[in-house]
Amino acid sequence: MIDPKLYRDDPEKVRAALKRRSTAFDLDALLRLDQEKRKIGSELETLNAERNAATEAIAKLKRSGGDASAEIEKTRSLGDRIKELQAAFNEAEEKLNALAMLCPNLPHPSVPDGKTPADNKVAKTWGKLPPESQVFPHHLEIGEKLKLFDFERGAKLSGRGFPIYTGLGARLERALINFFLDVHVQKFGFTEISPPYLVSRASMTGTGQLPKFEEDMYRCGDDDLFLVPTAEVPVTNMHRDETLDSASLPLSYCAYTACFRREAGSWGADTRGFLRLHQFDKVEMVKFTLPEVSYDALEELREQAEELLRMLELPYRVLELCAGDLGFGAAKCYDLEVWAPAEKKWLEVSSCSNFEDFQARRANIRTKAGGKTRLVHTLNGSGLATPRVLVSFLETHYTPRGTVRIPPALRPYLGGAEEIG
RNA sequence: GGAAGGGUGGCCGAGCGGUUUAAGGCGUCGGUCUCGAAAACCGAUUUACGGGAAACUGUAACGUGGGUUCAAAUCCCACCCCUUCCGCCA
Repeated sequence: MIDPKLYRDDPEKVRAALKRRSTAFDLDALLRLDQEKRKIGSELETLNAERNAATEAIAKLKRSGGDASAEIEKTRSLGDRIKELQAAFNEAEEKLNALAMLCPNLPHPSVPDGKTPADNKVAKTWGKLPPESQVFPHHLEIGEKLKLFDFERGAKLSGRGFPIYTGLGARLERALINFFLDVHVQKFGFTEISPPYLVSRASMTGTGQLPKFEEDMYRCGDDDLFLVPTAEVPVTNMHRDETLDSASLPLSYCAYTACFRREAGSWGADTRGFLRLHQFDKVEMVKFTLPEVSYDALEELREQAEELLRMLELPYRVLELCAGDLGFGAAKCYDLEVWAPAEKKWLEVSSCSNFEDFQARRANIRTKAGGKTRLVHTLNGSGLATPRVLVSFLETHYTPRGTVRIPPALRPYLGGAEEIG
């Protein structure tokens, strides 16, 4: 949710910022609803003050043993009017809130203009891409040869998009997860979290998945709980409705969870293999910072995600997302894309975003310093998602001998093996 | 899932229809005292929204939502959460 003061004080500035995004939002409707709520609110406030005064007068009379029945009679109708007005106010507030919840965050001024993914700016490329002419085996081919995963049986269990990892595939995937977590904890000082996989509607609303993206989420209807689409949701919401000690900031958490996404509407895109799944594994980094340092934290977060790819010796590039391609709640976002040499494609393996106070306002996460209470800034970034890392990893490190080379950093997680297969 | 008890300020805890934003205590901050500190004493100590240059002031908030009432932390209903006991269970 964006700060109501922003659109009250300078609606044109907000309008211009929203226009940079590719999704349309009816700001005028929001302004109307805001005015309506405030109008009813001030009326209600006046009536409440009136009633409080009348009630106090009655109390005084009664205490001194007087007869207050005339005053009580006079005040009786006031209660009904307040009740009506309160109902109108609640309705107006609900309407306003419902719309405000659908308003995306405003892009940071440093975010480049642009409408589509093609307009994203390549900020950096690391590693040497293999020559165009070199032929690489496809990860599905490697998987089949080494019996690393089983899509058909996965589909038998749950449908398309639910792969089974088998044997060395399962081991390699687990090695990646442990490697990611250990680097975050031991090298970068993150606090590891193992959160619930099912979260409440309130949690999903706090980080911005709801109400707008409900159709993308798996929901357990009997309990109104949602399967987490990313560890961002439980980890950020850990501090929902809390005031964090400013001395404790920044808080840096990392968490492994499976992630569940219905991917509604993306039928037909990347339906084969590992590129788009309903369930996948990811280690997520989440930071809570003071507002004035959140952009430094974003650079740090991106750098920490990049380090994992460098340690895995996988060529990657960093995209600075244009305003039109920004996620709903992000003020600024970097995508990390790893090179898949068989597909000759860049694959997104991480998204590092600064939400500024967008999530903190929804989730009511504040900090207090010098007697002043403010909203914190929240950030998160994948570090990293395994399926696509695995694709690049297998293709990049496949050897002519039919094995997969293991870079030194990952060897401790595979019993010291220099290669598998 | 069943039974009982309970959810009040940073924390403990009183209040159980009107003078209550809420006694008392702890903690924290400021002051007095002191060479300094402790102790003691004095004062301050929630948030959101609105008005005001400011002092200040209005409204709302005692788990959440409804209801009763001139008036609700206090009474009634529903839901959520916690504790204990029982049942079930990896």
